[in-house]
Amino acid sequence: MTGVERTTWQDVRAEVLHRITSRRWKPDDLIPTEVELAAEFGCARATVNRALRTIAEDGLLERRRKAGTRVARHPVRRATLRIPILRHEIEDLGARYTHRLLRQDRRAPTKAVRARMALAHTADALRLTALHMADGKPYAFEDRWVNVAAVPDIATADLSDMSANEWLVTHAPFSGGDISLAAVSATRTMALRLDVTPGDALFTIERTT
Amino acid sequence: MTGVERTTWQDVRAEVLHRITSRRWKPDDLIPTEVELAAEFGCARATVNRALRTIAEDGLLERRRKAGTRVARHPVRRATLRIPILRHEIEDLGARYTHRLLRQDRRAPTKAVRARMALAHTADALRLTALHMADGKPYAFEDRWVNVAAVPDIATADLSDMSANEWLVTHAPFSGGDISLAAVSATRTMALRLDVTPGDALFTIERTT
DNA sequence: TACCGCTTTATGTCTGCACATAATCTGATG
DNA sequence: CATCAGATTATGTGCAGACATAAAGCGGTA
Repeated sequence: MTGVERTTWQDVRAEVLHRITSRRWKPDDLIPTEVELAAEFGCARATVNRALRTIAEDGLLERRRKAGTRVARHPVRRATLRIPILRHEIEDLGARYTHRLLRQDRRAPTKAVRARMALAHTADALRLTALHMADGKPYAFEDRWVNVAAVPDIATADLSDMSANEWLVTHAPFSGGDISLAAVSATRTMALRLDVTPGDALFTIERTT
Repeated sequence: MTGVERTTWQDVRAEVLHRITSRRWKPDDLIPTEVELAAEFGCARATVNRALRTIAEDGLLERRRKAGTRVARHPVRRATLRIPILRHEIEDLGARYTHRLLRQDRRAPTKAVRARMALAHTADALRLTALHMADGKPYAFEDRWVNVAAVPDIATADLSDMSANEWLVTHAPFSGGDISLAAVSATRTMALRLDVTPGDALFTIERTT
């Protein structure tokens, strides 16, 4: 029983992180090979591999076959942003969520939208605009173009009850995307919709999925 | 020669993703066990394990020992945000990067800052403000508090040449952090510093590291 | 019924091995 | 000197087996 306390990949990970942050291994340094580290830590190479792999995924190490593993020169800080469903975000605030569908029609998208969605210029898309409210007060305004070809079912879905976002999240295929954040001044129409003063700063999220 | 085309964990991952997005496995459904899937795909359990683990890391599956693996009910969309060093961001735009240190002194931080940094109220901190410019035009304004106790070396570093951010990224230990994004209206002083009109929308990033 | 402890089971991880793959390095050749 | 083919090597991944661990579920007891 007991136990010889084996070395876990988390142990290795911790030790390696320590050596990086303590600058025992400096940026751009080549670190020992997996085999060497495995010998040093007294564990299997697979264990070292997993440790190094997770660290590399975090961006602190750069690995290349044959070349070896080196400490990243410019540790790109990565942050994981969780994009909640608006309903949950609002309910988490303790507010009551409602949403109102302002518009739902099919039309040819603008050129900018077509470019982002990589659509043929003949294709049309479903355009939705909606207002999400917390306790009856406008919280967010949504302006969405949906590529009907990619998600045929949405044409027949009833979006007055469930928001388009939620519908898509639960019904649609999933793929990578692209996101950009920005701050803009409220235009007059936006101000009206969101019930704020024109010129107030708004936080916008632009996504392509 | 040939080869018997083995099943890779990426194959398994792709197939599982397909079953999720095609709704063959619906949200909240319990999916087969690793052993069963391994048998079905004709590969080792470890292979299935890795596939499912990566999918779970992406938030599409939820796994619990003994309980099994199920399709996430609310697939939280996660986005990885890369926070570049400002200098690189600016140079990537093809502009020339310069920065100007506006202020550098040690003083007791405000209460709000102390709270975020979990500092004793006796501790003092290094306060830096700087302006980052692209082609001579103000691009970003930085207001930074550094916990000197955590990074003693910074007190003697020359920050007029290298920005504090860059110095920290290359010299300091690394740890988890916290980030929040927001849009605000430019105040008069900020507008002056960044050379914009007061009231213009600004994008702010607040971080604790 | 309520509670507690044991069994069962699905996932988590380590090991040791093998082979695949990418990329560097070497040396031969023109 | 330039170039290219082949040897070398570090990482990437697959496999089978074993044990660890969390937690659900079962059964017995009060």
